[in-house]
Amino acid sequence: MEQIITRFPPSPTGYLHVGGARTALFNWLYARSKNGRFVLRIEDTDIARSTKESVDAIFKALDWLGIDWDDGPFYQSERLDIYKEYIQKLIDSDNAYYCTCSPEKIKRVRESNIALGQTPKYDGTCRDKRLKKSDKAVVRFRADNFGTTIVEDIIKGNILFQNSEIDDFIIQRSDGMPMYNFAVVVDDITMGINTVLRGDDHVSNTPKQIALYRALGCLLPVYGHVPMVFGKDRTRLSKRHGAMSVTAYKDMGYMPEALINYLVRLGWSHGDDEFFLKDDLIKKFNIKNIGISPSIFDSEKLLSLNADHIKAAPLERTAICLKPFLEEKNVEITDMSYLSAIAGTLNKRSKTLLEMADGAMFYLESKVVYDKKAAEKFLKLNAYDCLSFLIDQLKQLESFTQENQEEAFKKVMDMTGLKFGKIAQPVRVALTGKTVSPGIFEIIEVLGKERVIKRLEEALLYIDSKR
RNA sequence: GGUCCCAUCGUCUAGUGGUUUAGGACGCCGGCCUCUCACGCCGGUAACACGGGUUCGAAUCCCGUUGGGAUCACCA
Repeated sequence: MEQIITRFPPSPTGYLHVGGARTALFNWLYARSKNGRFVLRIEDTDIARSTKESVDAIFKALDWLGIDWDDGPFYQSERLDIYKEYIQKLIDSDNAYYCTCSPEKIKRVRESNIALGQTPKYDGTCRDKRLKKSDKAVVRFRADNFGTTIVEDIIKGNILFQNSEIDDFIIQRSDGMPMYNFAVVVDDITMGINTVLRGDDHVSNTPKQIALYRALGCLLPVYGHVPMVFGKDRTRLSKRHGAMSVTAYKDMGYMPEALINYLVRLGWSHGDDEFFLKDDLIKKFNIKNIGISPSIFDSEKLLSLNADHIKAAPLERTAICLKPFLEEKNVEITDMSYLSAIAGTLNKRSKTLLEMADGAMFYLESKVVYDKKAAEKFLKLNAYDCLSFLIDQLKQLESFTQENQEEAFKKVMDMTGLKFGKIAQPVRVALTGKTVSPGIFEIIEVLGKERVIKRLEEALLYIDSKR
């Protein structure tokens, strides 16, 4: 069996959005699972709309997702000579011809076709004129009018098209740039692509591309069209559906693992399994389990998956992902093992890294800032004795293990006659400034003796100041 | 409008003719756990679009209807 070669060919006219990312992921996964190759190609023949920023954004998104490529990136704009050569082949073999019809005329014909309820088609004015190359001439493919073309799709099954539906489409613009359907075919041929996994919106292009392969005498790739991803209103994904670019999710505090997991499950399944890491996916991914019906992007589920991945990730990993979010808040991180420990207390209660960063602030601040209501409610005179007893007890402790702390608190409970809950809240506020936080014992252990004693003493000072 | 595609809980999906009172997950609603908030655990809610066939038997196969979507550029 020949090596599987897949590709991802984004056009750099905007950011990489989640739908495109899923297509890239499927191709990448398939190549990886089959020990094949994955090619990245930038389709920038539309000079007016392609930008360098978009190219960079796509690289950045792919890099964040951990989708790497074996060949490329190839830029279509740098392959113009190759397209020219293939155009010439097609013209020489009489499979293509020059056409000088004006865009206005073409448009009129198209409109009248639609008005008559027909498929809009080029009327063939120049088809047999044997025109020579000229400045304003485009090159059209001479398409068969009769017969049928079957697209053998490994996901959707066979799809039959009447060739009469296909017109003499343009393969080269008057400015010499190749058109999409043609460039794709030439690239896929010359890059050895044998497996084309792409969005459902490309099925109608496929018969045209097949015709090109035939005219060029080349072997067809295997096609697989993956169902679309829609927004909540069942229309094409766009900005009005909320965040759609991959990097937006990065910025909102999502783990790439979570997006990958979510995206792969949109249209692909493995029994009842829900949680996947990349290595599992490479082992388990297959085309036969890609569904055929479109799906809707559900950010709620992505969120919950993100929470799952935050819980499951090794603490060192979480710390690395978390760091930039803290830096964004002007907190400099020097001690990664401290950050890992912090993450360990927060990973069960954070749905995003952004949330986790918020929750982590109290660990990193040199001075606790009290939430007004929290301080008013819990840092009152009646908490004074209890906090100072606790300081005494904690000072005697060698290490802050769970058991040690429990004993210390028990003594404070005995001395004050208070229940644990009554002690915990003031301590929590003293240590974190808030009424909501990870468990008291966890916090104390992670903060360490020095910080804990200092913060408790500061709380005493605060209470004093309110006398 | 032509062509093509799709149709299981609100959403993602399992299911490939009988093992199904249709399973899991998210969400939602209860409860338990508990030092706060979470996590976790337990329970509940909710679907085979409709109509015809085929078959002893259909969510599963066929046809039609309805609904949704994609596509028809000198965009990709």
